[in-house]
Amino acid sequence: MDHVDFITEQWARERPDLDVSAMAIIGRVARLYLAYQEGMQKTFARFGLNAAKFDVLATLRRAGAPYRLSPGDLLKATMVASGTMTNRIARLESDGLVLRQINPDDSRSFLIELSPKGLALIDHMVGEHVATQENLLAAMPHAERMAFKTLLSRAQIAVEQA
Amino acid sequence: MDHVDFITEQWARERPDLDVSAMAIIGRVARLYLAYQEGMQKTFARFGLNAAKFDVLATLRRAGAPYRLSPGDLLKATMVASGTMTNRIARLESDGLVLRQINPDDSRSFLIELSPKGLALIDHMVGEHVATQENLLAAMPHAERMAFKTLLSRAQIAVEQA
DNA sequence: ACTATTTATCTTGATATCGAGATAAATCAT
DNA sequence: ATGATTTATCTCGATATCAAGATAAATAGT
Repeated sequence: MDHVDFITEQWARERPDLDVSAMAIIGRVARLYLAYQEGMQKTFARFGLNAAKFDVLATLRRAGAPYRLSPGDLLKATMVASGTMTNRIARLESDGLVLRQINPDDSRSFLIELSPKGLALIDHMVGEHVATQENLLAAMPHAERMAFKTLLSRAQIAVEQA
Repeated sequence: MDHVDFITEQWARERPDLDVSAMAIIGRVARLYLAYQEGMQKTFARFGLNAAKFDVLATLRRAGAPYRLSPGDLLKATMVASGTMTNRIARLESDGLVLRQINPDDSRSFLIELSPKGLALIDHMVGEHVATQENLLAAMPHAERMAFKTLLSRAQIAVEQA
């Protein structure tokens, strides 16, 4: 009897006409997501960052040397509004974690590059981050993880067909 | 080869020392959560609400007649900061969807109650909402849904042990 | 070349959130 | 009773986000 069971039972009592079986799944995805976020957030905070800043630094790092992407590339990778990215880059720049350069090939555009400090930080943090993630799943047996991953992929395909 | 595969492959290339198998699961939970949010948001918008307001109205409705809870009760149910709830209630009140009464038993506290308009709205909306949720899962066979729900519960138990 | 369109980014204003501290009532301990 | 503590909610300032519109450069069409 977890929190989602509690909610679906309330609905079953108040609105027995409704089928809340889909809610039982979507609600659990939501709770799980929030629990993961909360767990991961502690790692970010330990290094003075948050999920938003980590996301940008990690995207630059993953892109490979020279760790340099345009704001537009970062936008596509992170799925936020353009003004949000402007703001994130500005703050990372003032933290000294990224450098902003003019793109010599297109002067509408910029290139955002990890600073040496930003590269060192993200390279250290990502190790801690994956350790935190592993810890959040540690109590789940390997076989269950594989099955879970498969069903998550199927659910994603299903939602994209909706 | 979905988006999470793309990210984990980038990490495998750049940081082959890292084990990103947990990331492959947590990343998929995050993507799925965002897809569900996006799908459900359309239903809320159709009725002039957002997820935050819907959440408060639904909590009051689920509580059963007389659809009346204190801000503190709503806080516990929705897991937001206290100032956030103050703000949500104020806006729902100015929308005419809830009424704020003084609690006769404890004058530190208030009772927030669905207005007739708020009750009618949430009672109609929740039907649409569960239909939307069903639609987001429609392409997933019933047997897979059951297995998925079980694994979501196990993952939740695992994260709570971390 | 010149104009129109497209592309890339930034600016601005509105909104939602959080966290810390303020306020005020209820409860507890003596 | 009375002072101290706890409980319930609100206020306020900081931050992050989005959406729409502005700006400016690149590209396409004639």
